[in-house]
Amino acid sequence: MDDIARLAKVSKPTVSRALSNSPLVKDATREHVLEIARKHGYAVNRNAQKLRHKRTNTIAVSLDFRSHKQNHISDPFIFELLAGVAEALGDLNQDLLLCAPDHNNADAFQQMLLSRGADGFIVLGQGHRENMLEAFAASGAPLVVWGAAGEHTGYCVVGSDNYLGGQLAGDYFIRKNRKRFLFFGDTSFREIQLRHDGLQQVVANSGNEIEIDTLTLSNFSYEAAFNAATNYLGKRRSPPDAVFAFSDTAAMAFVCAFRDAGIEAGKEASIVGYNDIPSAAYFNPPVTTIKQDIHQAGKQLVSSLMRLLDGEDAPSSTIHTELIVRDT
Amino acid sequence: MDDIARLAKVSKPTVSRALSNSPLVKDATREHVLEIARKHGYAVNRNAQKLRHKRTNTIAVSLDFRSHKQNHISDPFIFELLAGVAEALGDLNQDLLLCAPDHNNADAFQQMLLSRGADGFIVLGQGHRENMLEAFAASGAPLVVWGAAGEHTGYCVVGSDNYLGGQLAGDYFIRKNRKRFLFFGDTSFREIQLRHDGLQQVVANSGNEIEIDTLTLSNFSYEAAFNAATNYLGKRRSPPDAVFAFSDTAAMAFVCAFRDAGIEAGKEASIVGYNDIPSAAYFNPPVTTIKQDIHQAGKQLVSSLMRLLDGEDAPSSTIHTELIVRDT
DNA sequence: GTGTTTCATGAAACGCATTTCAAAAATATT
DNA sequence: AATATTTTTGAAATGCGTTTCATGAAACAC
Repeated sequence: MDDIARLAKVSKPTVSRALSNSPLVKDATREHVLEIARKHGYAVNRNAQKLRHKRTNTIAVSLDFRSHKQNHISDPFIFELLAGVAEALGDLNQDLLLCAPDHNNADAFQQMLLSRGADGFIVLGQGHRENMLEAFAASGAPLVVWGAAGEHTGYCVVGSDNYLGGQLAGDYFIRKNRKRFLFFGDTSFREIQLRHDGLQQVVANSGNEIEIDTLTLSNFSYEAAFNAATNYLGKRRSPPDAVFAFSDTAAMAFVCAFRDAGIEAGKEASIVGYNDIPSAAYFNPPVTTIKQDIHQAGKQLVSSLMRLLDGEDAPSSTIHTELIVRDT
Repeated sequence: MDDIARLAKVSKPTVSRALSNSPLVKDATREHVLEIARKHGYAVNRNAQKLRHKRTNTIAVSLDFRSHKQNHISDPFIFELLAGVAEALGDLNQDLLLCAPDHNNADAFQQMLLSRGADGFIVLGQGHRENMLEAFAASGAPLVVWGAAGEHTGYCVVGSDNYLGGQLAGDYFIRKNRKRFLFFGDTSFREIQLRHDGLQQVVANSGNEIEIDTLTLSNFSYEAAFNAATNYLGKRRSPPDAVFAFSDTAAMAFVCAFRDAGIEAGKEASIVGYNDIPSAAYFNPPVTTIKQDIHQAGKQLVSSLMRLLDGEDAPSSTIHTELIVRDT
């Protein structure tokens, strides 16, 4: 910058002001400085800037790649979410630092803020680490999480309207006059528990005599879901006629397990998935599912975090959630 | 750091050395300093560090979210690649800055390096911007690209062995005694062209009388592929009996288009996809495809870039590529 | 024409850590 | 015990912008 100042025959502060579009500098001077800077391929050093400003304009986005790798990332949903976040951050000229800190190592998160590597965190997928996130947020960290808020959640959560999702699935099954429901998913995750609650509420409200069984599974992959489903169907006398799966991948797996058991999804049984991943639409048969507005999700996550960074309050929120009826 | 120095009753340089594990500091002193730093929740300011070091330990990863959004990211392949890169960078303690600069705006790329926002670039998907990348690399930018190298490519490319992929598909078709080949993809992308060349080479070598037609499509989505396929089948007198599609998504679309035309994939016709995305395996029928070692890809991209950053040479390379035979 | 505002610019300080170079302390050598 | 060597430590300079505060110039008021 000193060089540019010399070349432009002005002082360093003037160059700084010109480059940052400060109104304190005369238009003619600004033009002149900009021209020289451009001609010499000069770019302001971001690190010096960040050091001085104490603001990095960088958001750390945490994605648990490990667990997704384990699942072969069969579920592209989380990546669409990432894409949405990336776009929303880009619109605000914020840099996106992608990191995969240890699930439960709060220190790794703290370190990022303390060392001023980022201004705040967007955590994609809360998993089972509510406690860690709770503590992190309590320490004053600007933090927004994709997931589901509980009664006493002390941080800002943006998520699907899981309870509504459960209700929508329940309504659909009841419209189809189904009686033997199966909830397929691990309710130890709060998102999943809420979907279960929504389903149950609708059932209770319907007055019909409907049972709800639950099938938990250990792993998010297609294979695990298929095995669990097959195993389940083999053991039960009367198979379910309505399955609400925690993901589209799991729903597809159940469709196949049904088929192997001689049950045709969409005829003898209904199946609803979750997320509306692209392949749900072109699976054979196309899978009925709960769709969330991912684009809105990305925008929402980012805008809530920005609010926090500005010292304002950011309440948790849910995004638009709807049932997409297809052939199952 | 001054505060820590005072509290530890040593000087600032000593603290700096202790925290960076320098051998110049006595073990006892280091312990003591570390203890104080830990106790007071002190973390070295990364921005000051980067400023001083002139090395950021940050790699910018460029992903064209726009085009992927347009395609509804039906193809999760690129994200698996991102996951691989993220993991490899994490292992080396490098930060990953995810950015989506304008495809053709070389300035945005330059700016990132000039402003010391990152040490180098990993570009995921070269698309049609070979010229821009060529110029960028020629300007001395440390750059590694996922794609396919051409005759005169002046930058380091890591990619699938596309030519071999084409050969593998061709061999498969010939083994099945297919005669009317269709290459389904846009050969204006170099990766795709290479696959076409590989297929053609095998055909030429076989001595059999085999024709190869090509069906180009404008867009990577399932819908576009399905429409193109349906349209194609409607127009042709004799349908192809072997289709090599540029992606698994497109292959699945063709399976469905075939079905609508009364042709069963795997019986009257063979179809081979590319990438081996998870849903290829559980599509109905499971899709035969060309699989690449993504994990190796991530490692390779990163290690090549690190070599460049160390001033060494980094030749282009291809990763392990194989045929996965399934039902189509 | 003098006094007051307003505007534009620059000198110096600052943000935080690292590095160079010199000095001090500890250890080894004779 | 005195000297030579090695190991540790610290003062000051450095990397690069931004900000504060002061000054000079220009514009306005009377």
